[in-house]
Amino acid sequence: MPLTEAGIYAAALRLIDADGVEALTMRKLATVLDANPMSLYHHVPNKEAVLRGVTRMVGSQFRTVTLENAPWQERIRLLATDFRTLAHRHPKLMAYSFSHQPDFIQREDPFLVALTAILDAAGVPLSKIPETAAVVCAVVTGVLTAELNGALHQWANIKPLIAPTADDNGSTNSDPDEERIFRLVLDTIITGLESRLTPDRDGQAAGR
Amino acid sequence: MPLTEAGIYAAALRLIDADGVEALTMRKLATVLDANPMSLYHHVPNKEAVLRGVTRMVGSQFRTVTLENAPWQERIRLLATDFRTLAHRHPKLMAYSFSHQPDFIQREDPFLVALTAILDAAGVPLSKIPETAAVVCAVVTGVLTAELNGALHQWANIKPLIAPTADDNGSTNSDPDEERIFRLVLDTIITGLESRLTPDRDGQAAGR
DNA sequence: ACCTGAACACCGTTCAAGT
DNA sequence: ACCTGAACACCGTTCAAGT
Repeated sequence: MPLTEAGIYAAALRLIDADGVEALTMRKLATVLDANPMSLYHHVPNKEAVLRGVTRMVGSQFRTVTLENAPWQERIRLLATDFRTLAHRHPKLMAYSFSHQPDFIQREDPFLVALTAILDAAGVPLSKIPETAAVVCAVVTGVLTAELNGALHQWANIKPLIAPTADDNGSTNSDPDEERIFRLVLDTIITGLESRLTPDRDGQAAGR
Repeated sequence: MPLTEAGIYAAALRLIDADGVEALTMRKLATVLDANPMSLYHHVPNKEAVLRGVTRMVGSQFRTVTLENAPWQERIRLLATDFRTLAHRHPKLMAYSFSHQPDFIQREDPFLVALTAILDAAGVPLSKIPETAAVVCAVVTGVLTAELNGALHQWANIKPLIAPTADDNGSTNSDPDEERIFRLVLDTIITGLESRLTPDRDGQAAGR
């Protein structure tokens, strides 16, 4: 099999999935592809480009069903959990991409297209869609980063110093923590967006 | 000046602030400290430990004023913006820490102590404080990560594909975008938390 | 206890040379 | 056009040796 850009990315993804981004090496990548390390440089300018390529490749794989008729809250929830599923399929890569590839989510990406459509359907004025989309992207990638690197788990299991917890019964917390907190974040942000969209009885304008 | 653990961390921080985490090298660190590269290993087990040490050092520097009598919404806003200020003082390090140091925010850290107190004052039941704190930590570090690596700026400036924007008047967006969106995220999450705390007239329990 | 030089096992990438 | 070997300029870390 001849060397191709796509083939290089695919092999890099396998290495990353297995051993993490920091273990990816041009030389290992060449070995896996049965090639000379220097041959790669005829298809790819450097290692950074490999990482960028793998990131865009996975990002463009994202698919989500569009429930045109469901309420926007449900649709955004589904979009976010679909995105979470993708993140869990390639956790090492996604943790890297979220922090190192600022253009990971681009205009044409299915995620952003779907998100834009949902926000529009929700009644977000067109001029506020970019900033609202940014809020959602930041929150979703943020909580996923924390979930993928273990921070979320740690935070959720910290016992507050406040009120030294007199009874420390032996039951340790049950562990599907991460998904619960992911949903909690989602619910919280959705509720927050809701009340920005429905001007409440105090007459506060939507989107102040 | 003799080599010390704290001195090593301080020098490492200067290098990171200047050139980024990926440019930090045990050998450069030694040069800056006027020492032999191998001397460092008598005070620090390895490079990873240096990064951990620098992270904890900066994390413990965090300070915030405690407005006991202000409403919890104001207090959490202040806490978050104080944290943002710290993040901007060492952007390269913090971007790294958020994604690579899951224990960056620990129980004894002033940030978490203050957050716990605020959530308690807000009326969050003690049993729900950890998960609520996790939500806030995830959202704040998430939006800061996106801000520090430029993703937030990109997202906020993407023109939706929807409705091809007939009039593209020359005025480019004015740029204090990041801070505005940071506040927007904060407002959204606070509003979301509020409605979780004040059971609304439909009788939905607080914290379902 | 602390420091150090040499060495090992790696990296990414350039470059001139091959087909 | 594509591949390749040798080489360069780096890494982190071990280890035996020094004081």
